Amino acid sequence: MLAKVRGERLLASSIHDLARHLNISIGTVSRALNGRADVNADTRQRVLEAARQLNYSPNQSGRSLRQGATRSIAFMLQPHPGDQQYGEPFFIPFLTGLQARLAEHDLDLMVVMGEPGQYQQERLRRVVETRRADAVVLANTRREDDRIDYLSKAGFPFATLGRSQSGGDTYPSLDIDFEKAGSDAVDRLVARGHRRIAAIRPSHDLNFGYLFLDGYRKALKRHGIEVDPGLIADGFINEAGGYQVTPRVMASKERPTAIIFNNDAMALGGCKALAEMGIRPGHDIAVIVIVDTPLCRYFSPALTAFRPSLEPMGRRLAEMLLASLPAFAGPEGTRIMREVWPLELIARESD
Amino acid sequence: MLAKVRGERLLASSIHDLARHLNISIGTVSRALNGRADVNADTRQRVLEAARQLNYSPNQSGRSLRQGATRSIAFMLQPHPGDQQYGEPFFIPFLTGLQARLAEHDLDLMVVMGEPGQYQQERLRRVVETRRADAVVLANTRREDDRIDYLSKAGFPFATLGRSQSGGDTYPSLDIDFEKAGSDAVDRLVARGHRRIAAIRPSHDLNFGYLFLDGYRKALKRHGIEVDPGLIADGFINEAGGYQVTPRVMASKERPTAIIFNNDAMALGGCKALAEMGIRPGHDIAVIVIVDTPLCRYFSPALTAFRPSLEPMGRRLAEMLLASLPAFAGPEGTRIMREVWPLELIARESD
DNA sequence: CGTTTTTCCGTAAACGTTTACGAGAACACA
DNA sequence: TGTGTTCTCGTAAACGTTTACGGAAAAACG
Repeated sequence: MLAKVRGERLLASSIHDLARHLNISIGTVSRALNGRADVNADTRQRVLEAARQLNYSPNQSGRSLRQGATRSIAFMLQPHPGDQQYGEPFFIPFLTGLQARLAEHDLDLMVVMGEPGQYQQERLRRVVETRRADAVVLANTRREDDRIDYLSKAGFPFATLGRSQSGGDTYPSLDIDFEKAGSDAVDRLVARGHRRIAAIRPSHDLNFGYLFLDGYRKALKRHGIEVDPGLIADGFINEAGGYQVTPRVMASKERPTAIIFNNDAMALGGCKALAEMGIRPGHDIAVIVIVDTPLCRYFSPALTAFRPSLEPMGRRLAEMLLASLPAFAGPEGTRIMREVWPLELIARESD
Repeated sequence: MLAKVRGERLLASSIHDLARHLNISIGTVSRALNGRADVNADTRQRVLEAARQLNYSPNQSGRSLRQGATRSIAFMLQPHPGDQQYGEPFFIPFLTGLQARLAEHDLDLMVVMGEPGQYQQERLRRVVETRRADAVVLANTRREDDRIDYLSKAGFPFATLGRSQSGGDTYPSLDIDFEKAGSDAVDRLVARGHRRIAAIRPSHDLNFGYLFLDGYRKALKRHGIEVDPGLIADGFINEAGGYQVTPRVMASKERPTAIIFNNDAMALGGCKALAEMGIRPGHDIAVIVIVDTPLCRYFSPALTAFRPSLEPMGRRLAEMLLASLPAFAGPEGTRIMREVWPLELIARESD
């Protein structure tokens, strides 16, 4: 249907039009446009000139078919159960960085979200099997992630935001250092005199929850503080989850004087619960949030939090993915399979 | 490079493999898979069965080339000057709805963002001319939008989130009723006894700013209140903009007792400025925000705001776009070119 | 001037589909 | 039995590229 309009010259013309117009074969035109060496400097000029005049750009479907590459990357956003918002404020900056770097290589970004709460194997398979993308970027990585297993077995290139236990070190991944954040948070609180420190993290198989807890535990031990299971709780990764689970740790026989939340939405819910108990963060209890979002800043009291550099992370993961693709790989040795990025402490009023 | 692995049977096979395996021509296989009538029921069964076994799905590039349609829609996000965040909390829910409805039709979503502050004509042209998408959804519509002009002239299908003065009623568009929101906000404030009401909106050519101001003005006139230009101000559409411009309206000879902000980030900046002047929203001044985001809810005091139904809007715009595409059009008469959606008032503490 | 090399270009196949066309077989009908 | 219909399928072209191959012309070389 689109071809019909072709004659109007506003729409792109095909390489045949160009060749006809120049009295030249399409092969030569193609070689000229693609910078091949075996074409006369003169004719190359004429071709480029004509391409500009006729407003020609190569049809991507034709290219994809011939080259076996679509020049597009799929970004898969799999909502955690309970999270209706895809980690809303988290992903836009990351996506911005990712797509910016991809765009520099003329790669397009396809975004695949799932129905909340539903796993995306089907959508993923479709992308892979119909060859809609050349590679996949996985977000919301789980501890055991069947998407990773599938892609590994299929030999389909991919990279992940967040580590997983699946698949080993065979694919590029970029992660936030939740372990260090958990540890740093404990250090900070201990330095301020706290010894009863609670930890609240998302339930389900989210890998970062485990990393966080590792750091938390190790730091406590380092400070000679015994880990009290009553001070550790899991909940749904949303406001309701935090609201529901916070009273549980507060009900511990010896009340905690500080809480570390491993998710911003859970922290907000937790603070609501605290407020209802008449406990004021920043006064009666110290609160630290592990991943900062704009909400933490504007909440009252403003929440002390650890912040990742999301946009640079997006750029970086794009680079790592590209470096792992044969078609883009630079010098062989430069392939980096794993990076763990630190978080920056943003001290505010809640601790 | 991908083809190399084909033999391993984990990767998709081609229609030729299927035909060979069944001792049948590829034409028949294709017709069987596509539900054409002229194929024996038996053979269709065998084909479908084999397709399942061999894990066959059609290569999208091949399809696109043959059919002249890519089955993907591009979503263009053009940041407003001054907005580094692409209206961050605004777009994820919209995108969620959009992509959900598109996915139901097996359409993929390609997201194209621009460098902040840079217009995207180039990126848009590339998508259109290389035929990477079958249609485009435009966001961040401007009052005069050259993207709309371009797409109209090129005869390329598109739809917009937000109205524009460009292009007339020739394309599907879905808009938030900023005019009514501006008017409703004034009504509410007047009913609560206010008569000196300020309006702060983004500068630049953003259409919704004009609509909002129209509603604001009309409502004032309806209540017999003279419009005071000193109470209207434009600023950059970010926190700094609100911070910078709010003192200006507060410096008016007769101080306003209420402010309507046409953007959440500007409202937050404005509240900061107010706080520094010792003026408390909800006590000393009434504040209403025109587009609600999660930030408004958690801010202290919680900001009264008008909220759009972003996810349903995304779904709806997808429907409208599809209905306008020949390949998807239902009955001719059902093409809806323009819809304006109301906002819901979320009364909180700031007014 | 003859031979070899280089430069440049045209030809045609290939990527994986869909689909217009036509033909053989089976069937119906007179 | 002859004719017309209906089912079913194979053939081949087409979508727009890129690229392997070979060959003609030009240049280089002896």
